[in-house]
Amino acid sequence: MDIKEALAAFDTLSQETRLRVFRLLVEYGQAGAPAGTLSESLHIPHNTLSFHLSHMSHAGLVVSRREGRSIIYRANFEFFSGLIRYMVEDCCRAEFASIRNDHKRKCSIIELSHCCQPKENIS
Amino acid sequence: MDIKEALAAFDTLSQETRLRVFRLLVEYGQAGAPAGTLSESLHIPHNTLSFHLSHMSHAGLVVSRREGRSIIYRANFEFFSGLIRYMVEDCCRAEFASIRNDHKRKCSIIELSHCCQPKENIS
DNA sequence: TCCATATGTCCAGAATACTGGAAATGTTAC
DNA sequence: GTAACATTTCCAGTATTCTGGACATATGGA
Repeated sequence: MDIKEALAAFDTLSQETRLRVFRLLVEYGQAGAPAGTLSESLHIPHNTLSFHLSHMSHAGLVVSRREGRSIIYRANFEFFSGLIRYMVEDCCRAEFASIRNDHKRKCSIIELSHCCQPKENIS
Repeated sequence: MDIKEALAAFDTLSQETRLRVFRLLVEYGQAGAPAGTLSESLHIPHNTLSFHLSHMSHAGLVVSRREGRSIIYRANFEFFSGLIRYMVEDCCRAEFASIRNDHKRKCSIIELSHCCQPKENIS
């Protein structure tokens, strides 16, 4: 992920309709959902939605495939986690966020400090 | 962090000048840097910079304090890590990103899967 | 007080983004 | 082939954002 990709990704996520679409797609997971379903669920005219899906797709946050008459969109989690990695590696400081790779478990571990007030909710 | 705050944060980060300012401020760490230094370093006219700093400040990504004639800006790491938490908790799926709090070390641990591989292999 | 410095605010022109009606494309069923 | 369906593309009107010149405000020093 370079700065251009990150800018495009943030641009995609900075628009309410697109963020809502993305969060809805997250719920559909790897299976994804057809454009029409998203359009109905979020009450967005199909052409307006198409414009935003195109934007999201171009930025890399969603991917699509045709399935019969429908076009199925799904969130690109790999890209999204790449964005999170970029934020930690290129936009933060080691005191506040660090990242390391756990090769055995094939994942990245990010440690975010509770810089000022500890968060109370999750155990 | 709610969706409105996240949208404003993404909006701030989606503009090249602002992202460059933010990344520069990250280098200055907790000490921060005066507006003039940022203006010179990045070759941005002071009024244009002021517009963007105001935008960033309003979104919560930077904070400022006056020091003599200068106004010192610094990156708000707490807010930024809050944004990362929001992305993991509200915009991702447990298979790809999970978060837990380590109370003893006062930090959040995020685990990002390397999802290029099939997703089933996470235990 | 008066001046230099540092930064912010006002403003208007230019560029860019968003929206949705209408038409076009692609797909399946009959 | 024709019709119904799913989605995209085209387009133009509207809204929003970005930019930097000109001016305003705030601070510290002589």
